[in-house]
Amino acid sequence: MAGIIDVAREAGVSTATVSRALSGKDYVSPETKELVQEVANRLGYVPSSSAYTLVTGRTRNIGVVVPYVDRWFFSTALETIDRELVKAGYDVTLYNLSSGDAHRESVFTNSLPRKRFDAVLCIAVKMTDEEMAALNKVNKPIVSVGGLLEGAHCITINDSAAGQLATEHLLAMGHTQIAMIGGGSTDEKLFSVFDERREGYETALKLAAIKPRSAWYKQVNKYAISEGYSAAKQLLGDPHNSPTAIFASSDELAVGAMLAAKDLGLSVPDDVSIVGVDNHELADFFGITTVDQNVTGQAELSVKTLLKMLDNPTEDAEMVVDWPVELVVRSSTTRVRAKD
Amino acid sequence: MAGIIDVAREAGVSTATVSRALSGKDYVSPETKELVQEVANRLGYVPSSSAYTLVTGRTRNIGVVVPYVDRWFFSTALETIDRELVKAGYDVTLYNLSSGDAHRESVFTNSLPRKRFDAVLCIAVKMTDEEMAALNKVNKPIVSVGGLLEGAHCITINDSAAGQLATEHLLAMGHTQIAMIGGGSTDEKLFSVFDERREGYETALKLAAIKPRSAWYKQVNKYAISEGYSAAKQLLGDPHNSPTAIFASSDELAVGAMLAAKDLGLSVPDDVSIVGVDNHELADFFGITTVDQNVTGQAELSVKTLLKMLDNPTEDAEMVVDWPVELVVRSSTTRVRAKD
DNA sequence: CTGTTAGCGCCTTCAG
DNA sequence: CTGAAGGCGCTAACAG
Repeated sequence: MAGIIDVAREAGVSTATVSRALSGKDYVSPETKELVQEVANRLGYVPSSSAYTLVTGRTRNIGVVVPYVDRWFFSTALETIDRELVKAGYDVTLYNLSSGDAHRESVFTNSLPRKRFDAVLCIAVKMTDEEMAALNKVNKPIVSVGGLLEGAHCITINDSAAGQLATEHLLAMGHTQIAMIGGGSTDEKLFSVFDERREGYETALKLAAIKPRSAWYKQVNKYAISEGYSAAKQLLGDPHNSPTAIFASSDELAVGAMLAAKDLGLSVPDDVSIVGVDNHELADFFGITTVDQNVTGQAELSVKTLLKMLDNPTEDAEMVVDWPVELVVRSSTTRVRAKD
Repeated sequence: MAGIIDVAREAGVSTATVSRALSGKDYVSPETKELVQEVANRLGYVPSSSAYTLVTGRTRNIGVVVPYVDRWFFSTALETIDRELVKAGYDVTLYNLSSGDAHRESVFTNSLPRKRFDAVLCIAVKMTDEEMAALNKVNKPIVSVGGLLEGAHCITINDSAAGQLATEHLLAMGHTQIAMIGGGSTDEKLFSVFDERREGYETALKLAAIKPRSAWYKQVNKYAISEGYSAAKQLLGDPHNSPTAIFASSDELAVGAMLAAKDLGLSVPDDVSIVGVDNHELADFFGITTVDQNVTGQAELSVKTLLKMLDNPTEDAEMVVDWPVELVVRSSTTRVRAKD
């Protein structure tokens, strides 16, 4: 556990010189610089981050807040966020809100304000006003990806537009009997992307002069294949009113829908067209047409934004980035077949 | 940003008293204690963790090292590890090794030793001897889950036994023509669980006096449905030597195999039995017989172990926990059908 | 270009 | 039961 004093003594210089030589922030003669580096290296000197933080106020640490880590959107985003931040020399402290309300509160009142980080990055966490206030009190940059957060820089897709795009694709293929699989917004931790995607779906229908049928909206509890499967079975098994197309508000739901169709002996896309949202790995495998939201790209941008704010604390424009979505057409959608 | 001095002044006591009143570690009269707490509360005082760390040496922070976060095993483990650690009052700093070798090295030489954590928890990371040495030098507790790490407390399943169990189930159902889908250990970051599961598979076959055929071992690059799919197609499409059962070394591979069988018009389990490993959510949905490794349970135990070491730094028994696996029989396996 | 000095905010003996 | 004082390891002026 060699400290800066050991290095200084061993190199025959002062601690200040060691500090300068190692940080490179000030002029030191090339020879002493090299000498100091050699000695520090030999002694295995690693500066104490707490001492550094105490005196500079900087932590080289970013707090990342997530509602869950074991779900697709979050683990995907976290993967690239952590990687990019590590590349930039920052550590990442992970605050997982899934431990329940009591601990959630303690995260906001204790852990977060402990001056343990230089900035906060939220992955689709919906926060109460008090929580935002607690965060703002520490006066550090806040960036949100996957959801709008008042007072923060945000990167997010327009979920309504995504829903509309998916539905319009189906309409353009001649479909008029289009069902949707989405969900209710029961989870308070999350943004109501389900609702917004549904809004887009209904907008598209209305623009095509089609009245949305409430029976064709199937509500599920989570983004899981199993949920999509049972919802689609309901929809497609109906003897009188089965749709010719399904808009699933996530690719995992779409996969479930596709499996349900197959199990019913229906062919995708000939008997039923299916479109999802996300561009999940599975959508590629199953050939599902989807609305790509490029989570990795969003995550990268969120880190870039954060780093820029850290370098330029002055300009704090209230920036909201509307990340573009893109339709990826694969083999799960086709023109509606001619009537029998 | 109220500091301890503000609280002291406002309460009319010394900073030492504030410290004692708030930490509860020393005797303070009930009245002053209450007064101090009230004042601290009112002023929104939160102790600076860097100052605390500097003087005590404790960080209340655990370093968690992972090779990836967006893969099933890791995100599942991380989910519960983070949750449990947060519950216990610790922060979690995430070190993702997927950023490439250069950054990997910097993690071990810079980030980790910075006295930034009280202990390290590794999720199935395979480390070089130098890396372990670097970690051990800081002399903090190290726990590993999902892999054996010399010098660390480990929680892991016996992968060989898991492979053997799966294969024996198939053998007990009368199968003799059993193929396996696994992989090569190309990924240096990971433990070679593939190899060990294969070992168990071959052991089981040998015990049943069956000679493993090399053509029946299909190698894949990763635990993905798509990989399992193409491997199984190869196996089952063979006109001369198709197996009656497949042991897939992960549930995701098993799902792929099941879909491949269906696409070939084969019925599972009547034409081919399939067994996986993990007890992944999808295995339940697809009715796949599997070897449950209970990742959540392993993760919980790893945290419990870590916390115990933190409380009792003295007893450092070299403990390796062999986490038990369990066969979960579902509908993807059955007795081999009578010969035509 | 380099050394000296004064804290960063807190905990912890040591006296009272 | 409480206050005063020292120091954790480092950086940032300020002199030289």
